[in-house]
Amino acid sequence: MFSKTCEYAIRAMIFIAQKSKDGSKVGIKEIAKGIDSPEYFIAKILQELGRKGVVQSMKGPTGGFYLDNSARKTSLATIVKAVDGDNIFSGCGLGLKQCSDKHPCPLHHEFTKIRKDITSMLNKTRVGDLQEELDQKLTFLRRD
Amino acid sequence: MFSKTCEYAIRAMIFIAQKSKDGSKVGIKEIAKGIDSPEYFIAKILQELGRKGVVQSMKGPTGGFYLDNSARKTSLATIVKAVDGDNIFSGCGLGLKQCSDKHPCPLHHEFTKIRKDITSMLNKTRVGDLQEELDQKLTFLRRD
DNA sequence: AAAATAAAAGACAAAAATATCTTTTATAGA
DNA sequence: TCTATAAAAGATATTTTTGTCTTTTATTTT
Repeated sequence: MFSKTCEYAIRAMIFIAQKSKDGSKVGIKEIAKGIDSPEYFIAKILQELGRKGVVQSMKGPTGGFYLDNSARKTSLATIVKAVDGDNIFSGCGLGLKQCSDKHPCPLHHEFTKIRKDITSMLNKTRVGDLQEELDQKLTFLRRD
Repeated sequence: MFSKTCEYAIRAMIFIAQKSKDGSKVGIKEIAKGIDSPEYFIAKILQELGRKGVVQSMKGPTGGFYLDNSARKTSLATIVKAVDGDNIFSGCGLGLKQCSDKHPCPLHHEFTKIRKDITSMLNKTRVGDLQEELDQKLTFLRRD
């Protein structure tokens, strides 16, 4: 469904939301451990998300990653688009370049419904909400 | 959603269903052209599907690929499983190894519904049905 | 039986995704 | 102002996916 990069990105965003909710910042090592991802790899991903303004960061001592109030309202759709592009939102399920309502691939109609559900789910799910459920231990980002 | 390999596989299966409905067989070159895929690549994929009994083939002159009556009833789920495995049916949306109803990832509940829809769609959609729509020019496998 | 045909099998190549390491830049605190 | 810290940037490495080519095997036709 999502690329590995995108999976890490979403997990990291939720983790950062949790760790920075009191105004503090969280370092890349703690993030990598917290979401069980390769350290250097998630660093690259967050760098890119930082450039796009999806996550905030500060260099230097006491620096790290955090989410401001606006970033907490980021939808999953925004993250997915930033990382994987919008193939999942609009690409053809069978990989055809030419596929549309007017010129549908054999799976077009079946996919339209599913894609609509996915899009709506990603649009309405926000990082802050997922973080709250995580806080309440209703959901988990790792084994322990 | 699917790997490129899987997209080609589904497209090829529908194409073969169409071209072999009168009992004839279709060669790999015609398939590759018909679904706009790399010839040697789709050959490999069909080889594998052949081994698994999803598609039928014959070597030698007048040989080629075809679908018997039972193969026409193959669901997309069968093809997807044969090619991509069952990650799409059961894997965690965020890539966690440990993710279940009891120990859900932050997206688990949202994904459960979507995955259910995808699974049911893939299970009930059969190659033969898609081929009929293609025959009626209600859907297309290529531009022209 | 020999020749021609077409898929199967095996080896190889290129591209993309994933992962790692090193150097540079910004910031805080001594 | 100097040092330590942590992210940014850039370069490199590995793995997986995708794509290609060559040789072998099975089958039909002559």
